[in-house]
Amino acid sequence: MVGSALALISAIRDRANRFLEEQMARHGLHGLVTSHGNILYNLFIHKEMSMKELSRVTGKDKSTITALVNKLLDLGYVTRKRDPEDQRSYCVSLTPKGAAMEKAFFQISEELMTTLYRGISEEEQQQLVALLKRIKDNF
Amino acid sequence: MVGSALALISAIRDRANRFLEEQMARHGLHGLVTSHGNILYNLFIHKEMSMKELSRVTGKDKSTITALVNKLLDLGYVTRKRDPEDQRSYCVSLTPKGAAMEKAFFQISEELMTTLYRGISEEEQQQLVALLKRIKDNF
DNA sequence: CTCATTTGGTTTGACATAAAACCATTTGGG
DNA sequence: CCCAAATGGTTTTATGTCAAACCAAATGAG
Repeated sequence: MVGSALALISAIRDRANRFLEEQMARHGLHGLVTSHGNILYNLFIHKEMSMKELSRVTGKDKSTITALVNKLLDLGYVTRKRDPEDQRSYCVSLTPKGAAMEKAFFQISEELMTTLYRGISEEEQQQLVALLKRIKDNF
Repeated sequence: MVGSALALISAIRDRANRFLEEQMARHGLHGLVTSHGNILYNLFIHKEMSMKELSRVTGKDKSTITALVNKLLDLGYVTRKRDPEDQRSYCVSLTPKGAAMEKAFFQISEELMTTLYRGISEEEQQQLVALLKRIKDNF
């Protein structure tokens, strides 16, 4: 139904997501999906974020972020405390257990990039990213 | 967390899916998502298919196909009958109501392609597809 | 011909996802 | 200062998704 580019894009995303889930399981992060990984990844970078900020950077609905963060809380990867300046808001941050995953995460990311770009030259990679950017901006 | 290519791929797919859902709603196909559209699209082409075949061509789990086809049944877009040669199996096909959507579907597909490829030359389109194919094969 | 195994599809349970409604808190116009 | 409107986050509901278990039918080895 859609152009072959979009079918390929869908297939790549599905396969990459499955790859990431398998890698996370292999590194001991059972039961996590890429959306959890996305949250953890952003917390590695920003240290602490509000639910609203997590919603914004991940592109997920705030109710979805509630469910995802609750699961990461249950599993002990994150903690949250009220923002002293705004009692409506939380600061979500990593626990020591969550922080300990950073190394594994960047290793997984590296493995993903290696797999993704196998046999693709640096120039072709840049071409691809440039084309995808332009396409993204078309919507 | 992931290479920018994969982040772009995820974003494009999300936006394209939303675009498709909005276009389907605009053409009177309320409540359908791209997975439904994928099934209908394949039925436009193949006229009738088994659940197993629909699972194979869409890449969705057979239990998911059961749920999606049931909804299309409820909405009156498809019908199904037992395969006389294999009582376990169904033939799923379009109703007149479903068949009437073909024109709208190809129009939507056209609009998607026009939007997707706006400002992208024919050569660049071919480059993109070739690169995406190679990447898909890496997983 | 018998029957263990496989197959096509459904059901069950779990989970991610989003939309809408809700609650408590914050904001800022009057 | 008051309070209507907006905001941050949760809850509820619905749905797509998958894995595992299940059932009925088909298959093919013995």
